[in-house]
Formats: sequence, C-alpha cells, structure tokens
Amino acid sequence: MMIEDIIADSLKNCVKLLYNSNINDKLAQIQKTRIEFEGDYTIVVFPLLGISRKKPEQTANEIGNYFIENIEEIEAFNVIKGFLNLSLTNDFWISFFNRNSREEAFGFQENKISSPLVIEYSSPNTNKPLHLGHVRNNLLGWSVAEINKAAGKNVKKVNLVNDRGIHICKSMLAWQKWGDDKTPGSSGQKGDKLVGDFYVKFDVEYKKEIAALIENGIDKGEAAQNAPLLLEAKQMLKKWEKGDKDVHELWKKMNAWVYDGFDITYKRMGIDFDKVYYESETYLLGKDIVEEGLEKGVLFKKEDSSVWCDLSDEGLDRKLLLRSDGTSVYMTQDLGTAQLRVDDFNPEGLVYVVGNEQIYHFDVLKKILNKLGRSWAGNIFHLSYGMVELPHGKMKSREGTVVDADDLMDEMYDTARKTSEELAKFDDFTDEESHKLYTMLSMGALKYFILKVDPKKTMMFNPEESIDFSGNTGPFIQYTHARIKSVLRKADKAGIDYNQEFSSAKLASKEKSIIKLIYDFPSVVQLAAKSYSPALIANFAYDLAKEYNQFYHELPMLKEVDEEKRSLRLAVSAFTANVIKSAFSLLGIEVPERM
RNA sequence: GGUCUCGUAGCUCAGCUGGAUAGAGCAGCAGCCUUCUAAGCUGCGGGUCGAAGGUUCGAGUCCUUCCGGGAUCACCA
Repeated sequence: MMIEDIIADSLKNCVKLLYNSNINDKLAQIQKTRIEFEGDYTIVVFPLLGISRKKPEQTANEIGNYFIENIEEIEAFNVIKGFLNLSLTNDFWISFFNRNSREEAFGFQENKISSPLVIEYSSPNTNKPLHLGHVRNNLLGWSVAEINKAAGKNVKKVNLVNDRGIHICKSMLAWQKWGDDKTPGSSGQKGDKLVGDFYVKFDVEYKKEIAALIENGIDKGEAAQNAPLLLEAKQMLKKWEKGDKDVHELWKKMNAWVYDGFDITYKRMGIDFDKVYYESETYLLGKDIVEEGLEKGVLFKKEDSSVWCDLSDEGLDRKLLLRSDGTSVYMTQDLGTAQLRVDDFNPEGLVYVVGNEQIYHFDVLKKILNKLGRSWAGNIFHLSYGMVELPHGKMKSREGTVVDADDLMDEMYDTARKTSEELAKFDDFTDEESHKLYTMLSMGALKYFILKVDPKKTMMFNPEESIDFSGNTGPFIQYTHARIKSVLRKADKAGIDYNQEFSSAKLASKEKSIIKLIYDFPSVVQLAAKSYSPALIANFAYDLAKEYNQFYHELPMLKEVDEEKRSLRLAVSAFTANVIKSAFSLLGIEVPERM
C-alpha cells in the first residue's frame, strides 16, 4: 500500500474521530508537498472546513496532532494557511530503500495470467515507405504495449497489414507500365521505396490525364472518375478479387519487396509483433456479420441492395456497410477483424493505435458492434494520437513533403556520431562499439523526442533543426546512466561495498529527493499503462536524471570519508541507474555503460 | 454548417481527478573542469496560461460565448 493511501485512510479515520463524520475520497485530498515548503505530503484542509466548523489553521493543527500520535510514519507537521504539511520519518524512506534498491525489476508487476489486452499498431499500407507519422505510431504502439506488460497485463501486439486494394493496384499498374522490370536487386533500392516511387508515378500520370480531360471540356469530377489509368487500376482490382493468376503473381512479388523493406525499418526501430494479420485474408470477414445484422433487423437494405446501419438514434448518420455491388468497405472489414481478434484471443480489451483522423470511424465501429449485440464493443479503445506536423503543414506522401523514416534514422545516426566524436571521453572504443553507441544514442534521441509528448497532442517536427542531444533529451538521460556506471565501476575497483542494508543513515536532502522520486515509479508505470501514455514514463525519467545530476554535483561519493555515507550514495546511484534503465526499456531505448 | 479537438515564455513541451508565488528544455547572457564522465551543474532575463463572462473559499484545469488553428462528417482507406 502506498503511503498516500495510508495517509488518506488515516485522514478518514481522523475526521470520523474528531468531527464524527464520514468523508469520501473527494474530500480527502493528499498531494506531494511543494519543494518550497517543509514536508513530504500535504493534506488540503479547505474541503474539511464545513465538517470541522473551525478555522483552517485550527483544523489542520488538530488533524496534524492526530497524525503525530497515531501514524508511526509521520514524525512532524507544519501548517500554512489551509495546508497541512506532513513529514515522514527518515526511517520510512530508509526502509523503503533497503527493501527495493536491489530489486532488478522494481516498479514492474509480475505478469498475471489473464485474458490478453490486444494492441493493434503500425498497420501500414504496402504501397509506400514509412514516414515520420508511422514512426510515431510504431513507437507509441510498441511502448504502450511494453508499459502495459510492466503493469502486469498479458499483452498481444498485432499488426494488420493493408496489403490489397485500389491503392496497391495503382503502384502495381505503374510498375507494369513504366517499371522496365526494375527490381530492388537491379536498382539497389529498398523494396518499399521502389514501390512507393511507382505509387507516386501513378499519381503524376493520373493527374496529367485528368488535366487533359478537363482541357477537352470534361467536368472536373467526371474527369477524376473516368481517367483511363484509374479505370485500368479498378479493372486490375477486379481481376485481383477474382484471383487472376498474373495479377496475383505481380501482387505477391511487389508486396514481398515491400516486406523486405519494412523488415529493415522495423528492426531498426526495434518494433515487433506477436501476430500479423493481412487484409487480403480478412477483407471478406465482415460480410457474415452484415448478414447476421440483416437477419436481426439491425441493418437494412436499400432498393439498390446496398446495406446500411442507421445510427440516427445515436446522433449520427447512416453508415454504409456493403456497396450496391455487394463489395465491402473499410468499416465492414473492421467489423470482421474485430470479431476475428475476439475469436483468436478472447481478450479483455482491444486497443487500436490509429491517428485521430479516424475518431469518427472508431466511434461508429463501436456503435455498430453494440447494435449487433457484441458485449465486448465496450472494451474497444481507440488510442487516437495526434499528427506530426512540419513547419509548413502536414505531411503528404504524394506531394513529397514527408520525412522518410529511414532517412531520419540515418540523419540521427550521423548527428550522434558527430556529437560523440566531439564529446568523447574514451578513445578505446572499437568500430563495432562505436557503431553500437551511435545507434543507441541516435535512436534514444529520436524515440525520446517523439514519446515525451502527450500522445493525444499534435506535435511539431522541424527537419531544419536536428533533434537535440542535450537538455530534456534521450541522450542526456543515457548520459546520466553512463555517468553512474562509471562511478560504480571505480567503486568496485576500489573494493567499496555498497550492497548492504542501511540502518541509521540520516538522509541528506538530495538523497531523499531521489528516493522520493523513485518511490513513485511503480505508480507512474500503472498510471502510464492506464492512460496509455509513454510520455509519463519519459517525464519521470527526465525528472529523475535531472535530480540525480544535482545530487552528483552536490555530494561526493568516492571522495567521501564517512564510509556509510559513501556506500549509501553509491547505492542510491545504483538504484537510480537501474530505474532509469527500466524506464527507458519501456520506451524501447537502451542505455550505455560508457559514452 | 454539425460534431470533436487544441491554444501555457521567442521556439518545443510539462502542469494527476480544481489547491500554495505557473514549470522544464532550447535559444540569449554570466559563472563552474589540477576534484567521481562539462552530452553536466549554478545564476539572470523572459508569461494579462487565446479573449470575455460564470461556478467556487480557491480556476491554466470545470461551464457558456467569442476569436484563432486542426481533424472529421464518402458506395476512400
């Protein structure tokens, strides 16, 4: 039980005893004492004045006295206006420290055997390479999954690859027409890049056709619908759906190129999945559900035999589920894949990491599933993250304004190398060690940069300015870890033992503030899991690293003559390093021993 | 137009369910390496929390209106 809960419970007992009244959580307000005041935790007494019927100071004093007399963890208090600041005993912090500082997995909860939380993320299209927007999705999804594992959940990461459809046919058609049998092998180009280029090529030629049609006096909308290239692509899609051998062969070949390319990028980002679904295998699934909905009378059919769901009673419009030609739309497929996931995993929840432009889509998805009587519809959670914007607006694949994922990682690597060469503290690194370090730092900088901002918020990325390596950054925190490890190596070498219990040690202010921060780590993990926010973990790691660096400058370790103080400070350092490492592991960031 | 979102320092971002004089980093200026890694530490300057009302003992946080940005409302995905 966390100390905040103990204080809250005690407060309830106290109010019952002193003022003969029961209070709820809303009135029992406990918060951390602000640094400028003496104390560890603060009870806000304003809400209790109506019950005590006394002045704030008097009420706070009465409660403070109760705590001193009855709660052994509390050793002192002071009152400022309506705030009752409680000081915990030195012993409380020391014994917490003794119990946990050598726990490798401190803050992580053992995996429970429970039905899984299925998290879908990434879900790329196989017609273009990954860009910065996808990077945010992938890092977020992966991290949210890891955080939930650490919080004790049984997590399954899944990917639904969008490997078929009109957009795929467009790049296939362009390759057929203008590809000259180019392959990744012959061109030396990464497969996803090659295919992406043909997708762009299609768009260029298609636009030319539209322009020509308009020139000939054809209406704009009609031109877009009837351009020969588009008709040809549609034709190809029909062939694909009929199982045409040639089209399928081409489709398989080009998708294989893309997967080879994606694998490289995924691997570099450190992303993985427990299960990969392919839309080509699932896109027909929703039709059964639609059929079921028609039978139940939840859905209806129009004269042209298209099928709809009426959501007007939910304040929404009608939603199409089957086209008049009987083919399914995106929504239909998602109904099917949701059901498939439920059948596959019997999950306690389904999480979709998908951009906020699809809020409406998921809203509708849940409502339709609800109408269809799927009780698990309420367990669907759409983690809708914000877009990544560039100074000149949002990224558009077809307009070439995207920040390519591979290029970005290359640039980060370059910056890491230059920065490291400039600031290097060692000259004995082998090429391999250097490469490993640059990789670690560049990915640390990138991942931290993206994950530290609240997932829900739109974020800004300026390609002109490289991502920082100092200040509130990944490398700063990695540096803190390496710095601690350096001191610990020296301590080990000098034969200093800091792996022990501490009994009487009176904590210095900076030692205590670090221990207090670390004390919160388990709750931060829980909260980050519940709110699906890696940003909370990133912020925590930064606060800890910052606090540690102040400690480092203020208090000597190896030079300290008092042996117990020396050992305690080394032990605090070791604990800090371990927690930084754990926190960063949840963000997918590795920490170096030396840098 | 309907719905949903966001607006905090020059820039990028924190600010848990309303609580004490609104915090970091970057950028700028000034200090600190014969001392455990200076990717660090210390200090200075910088804010009518988009605007106006309201609820409350108390509002960056909740409500209303307005201004500004974004998303969405397809027989696209």
